[in-house]
Amino acid sequence: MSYTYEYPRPALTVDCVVFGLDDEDLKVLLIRRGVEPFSGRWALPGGFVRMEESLDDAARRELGEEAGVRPNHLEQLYTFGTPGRDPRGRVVTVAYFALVKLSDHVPHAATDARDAAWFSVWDTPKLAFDHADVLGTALQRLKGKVRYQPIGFELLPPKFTLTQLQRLYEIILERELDKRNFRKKILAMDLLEELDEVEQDVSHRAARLYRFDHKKYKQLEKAGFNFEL
Amino acid sequence: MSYTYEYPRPALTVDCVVFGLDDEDLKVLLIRRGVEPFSGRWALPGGFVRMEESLDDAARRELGEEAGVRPNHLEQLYTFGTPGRDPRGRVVTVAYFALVKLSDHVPHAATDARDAAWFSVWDTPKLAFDHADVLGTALQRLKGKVRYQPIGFELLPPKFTLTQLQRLYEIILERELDKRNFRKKILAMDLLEELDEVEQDVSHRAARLYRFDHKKYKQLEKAGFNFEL
DNA sequence: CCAGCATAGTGTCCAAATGACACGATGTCA
DNA sequence: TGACATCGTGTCATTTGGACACTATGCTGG
Repeated sequence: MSYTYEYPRPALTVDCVVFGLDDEDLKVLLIRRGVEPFSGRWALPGGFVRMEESLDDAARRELGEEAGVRPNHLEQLYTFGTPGRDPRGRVVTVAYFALVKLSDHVPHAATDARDAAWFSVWDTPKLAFDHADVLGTALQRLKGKVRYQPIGFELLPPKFTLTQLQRLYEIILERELDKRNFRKKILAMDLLEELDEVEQDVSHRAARLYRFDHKKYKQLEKAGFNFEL
Repeated sequence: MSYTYEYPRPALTVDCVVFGLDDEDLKVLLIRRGVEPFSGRWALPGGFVRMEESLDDAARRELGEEAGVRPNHLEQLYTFGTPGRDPRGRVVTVAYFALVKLSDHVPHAATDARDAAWFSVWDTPKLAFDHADVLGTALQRLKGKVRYQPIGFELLPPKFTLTQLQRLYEIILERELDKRNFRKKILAMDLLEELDEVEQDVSHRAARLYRFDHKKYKQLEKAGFNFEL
């Protein structure tokens, strides 16, 4: 089977930058390539867009197929199309940016015999194609966005402590925050539901657990409320 | 001549949302289509990406060819790829977002016999394809971005009055601003060069002219300064 | 030439938000 | 039961944001 067109067309792919959060740092999901070009190199999960699927669908499909991941949050990042970015010829890629709860993907068993692994975003191996640029762009976006939209919660388990939440922001923003001021501000938004539970299995005083109230956020958002850390 | 591939490929286009600023409102540049589909309808300027050019280059080329426009500011906006958005088949478009000084394009003579015209963004004719969505997305982006990056100046002539600048923000943000507070804030940034000139040909007291200091901004930006209105 | 006009340009005050800062409380473990 | 690790909490000083009104200037028309 082959397809013929009157004018040449670039190939179209999607690539996904999937972030997850560890106790200590921000991770990105990479796949080891099994074929040329860049065989053996680590790369972002991704693949060709099919004719009948939307770009978002393509990103979700590839994430499922290549890495067994279903992101909570998925958004389009940027489209990379410099000629020469793929040695096989003109390939334009629509990059996506996804957040997952790492706890949901701990086993991260390589789904179809492919190597998939989480790497610290500050210390990745050399990446295939222009994926280092893509990752850089995604990091910038995450840093910029996390302060104005409550997407950070997509990286935490449903129930979390305020200390965990603060650590999240410290890791992403790469600076320390004051504990009291942080709590004051985040609690003042009235978007966290205080639970009657505390964390388990810690060898010191256990912290209270909270849950992010998505419903309340949606309401407040409509009413003109702006999340801002 | 024809081109054959093993798998089907979407066609790839760029479309540009070009904004210009009038005394009274924000304008967008539209082109009247001369061919099917949507012949006779107004649409965003755009066209097919060539194999040897980058996406940015394609956007600039199309703007020059179709509308005789050279934007000061051009940035990628979003990629639209829902199947069915173009009746001819699968067409994915990388949308761009551009700002021009309307004064540079007053004659806006349709370049190659095509109709090109500026419309108020609040009152456009019915657009071809999903271009209304694209325009909406661009407007959102402009509104969001103008407060955090000094891109508004790209819409004004090189020398402008503070009142003009304030009007710009009022028009884009769709709300009134306090004159004294606005001036206090914008002057405090120390990014405007006060000129020894006043506006001409007004039938009342003439306002002082200012110029935006791009160099100083770049320096301050490196030093961690954040523009914020 | 002067009266009327349209817009320019300017400062204060109050309220709210920000940011620096330290210690007692609680639960675990040895 | 004492040492430890982390939890959880409030004040104050400073900065920032937003409301608010009048005089100055230059042109115009009678």
